Amino acid sequence: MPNPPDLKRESILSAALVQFSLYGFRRTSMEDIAKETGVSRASLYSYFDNKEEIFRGLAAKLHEQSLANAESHLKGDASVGLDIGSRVEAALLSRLAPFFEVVAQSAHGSEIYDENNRLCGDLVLASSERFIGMLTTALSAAARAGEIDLKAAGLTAPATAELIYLASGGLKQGFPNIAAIEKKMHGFVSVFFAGLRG
Amino acid sequence: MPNPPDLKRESILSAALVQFSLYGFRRTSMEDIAKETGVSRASLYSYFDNKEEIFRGLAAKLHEQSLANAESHLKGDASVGLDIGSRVEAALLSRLAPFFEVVAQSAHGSEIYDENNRLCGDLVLASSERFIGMLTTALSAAARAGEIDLKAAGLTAPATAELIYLASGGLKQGFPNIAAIEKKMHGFVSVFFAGLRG
DNA sequence: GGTTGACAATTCACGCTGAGATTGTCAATT
DNA sequence: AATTGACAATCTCAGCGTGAATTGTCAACC
Repeated sequence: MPNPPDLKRESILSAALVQFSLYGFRRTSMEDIAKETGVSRASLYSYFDNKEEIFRGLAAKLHEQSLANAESHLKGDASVGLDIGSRVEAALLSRLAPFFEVVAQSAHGSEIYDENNRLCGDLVLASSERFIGMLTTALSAAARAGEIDLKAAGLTAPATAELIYLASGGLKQGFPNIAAIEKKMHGFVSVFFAGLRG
Repeated sequence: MPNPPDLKRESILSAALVQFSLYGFRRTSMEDIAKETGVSRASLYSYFDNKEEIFRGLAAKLHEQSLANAESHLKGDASVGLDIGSRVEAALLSRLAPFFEVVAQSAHGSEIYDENNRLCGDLVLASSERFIGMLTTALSAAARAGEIDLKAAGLTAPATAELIYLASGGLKQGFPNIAAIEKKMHGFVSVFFAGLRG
């Protein structure tokens, strides 16, 4: 294993992101990734078993980033005063960000989307569950603080979190641009959390 | 053209629905549809130009039915006393009904879903727009009646209608059973319309 | 008129082929 | 130890033919 291994891995993943976005998964060869990285194709195999593992590594990285961003938004790091609705809105947009940067942007969006389900179904599921878990925690805290009233709506925190997650996912129908999504997301979150205030 | 043409067309469409659900679009032959209908294959061509037109005819029929149901729910025919939220909830479920009966039920759901987009993209779009239009009308009336307050949420009736339509579409993620959807739909609509009451 | 059997044309699934690209793994190099 | 060029194995894909299934359109028949 190279030293420092993490930096090399990162540069490979960055290069892979560029190439996958340009050509999709199938039409990107290890040669392409190597060239973009600036190393020989052979040395890629010192860091990843094969192309699928590079793809999974990239997906994992993007999931980690978006989850970390979502968590910091939900916890309201260094920004007291944001209500639960605004924090959830920011977290939902963080979660959608990779989707737009990779899928909606690329000319090979649907192929990447399919490959992602095939190769990373487990990662997507785990990431979704963690995200819903974070939402659940934030909603519970807000309920405890009296910011929202879940009982009045006849809902539990996990059920509400799942509801928000699923409904917000519907807003990206038709691959519109990011600005349109942000507007819809804002409207949705505003009304939904108004409804959670009894 | 046969007489009465409508009944024959209807029986062909019913037979096609059975066969498409069982075998998908590609693996269903005109012979299969003819046998299920109880006529010869040749006579199908007296009513439809080809298999694609049968599929489109079936899609159009299902769209018409679900739109008619949705409209009667939204208008609250012969059932005074239902609030706007309950009526919208029923309308949304009407719209999802064909999806569950045809796509989620069938073993060939994803193939049918793809063919539907390929052959009936225009029908789906037109139907969606009509549905959103109906929602818009109902929301406007409710706002005029003072049942909801769109201005307080900073939204217009069309924007709110689109929001409800898109968000509710997200709830069917993962092809769950109809009961789970109904429960989620109820929670979503309850909270959302609570939020629209200022 | 509505319906049907039968016909010709078309499409489809399949196996096979070979040429070229791509992959994964070395031993050799720095 | 990290990197690389080179090698054999593998995969991809377009092309081809074949036969069976399917389609669309008749003229003939209720």
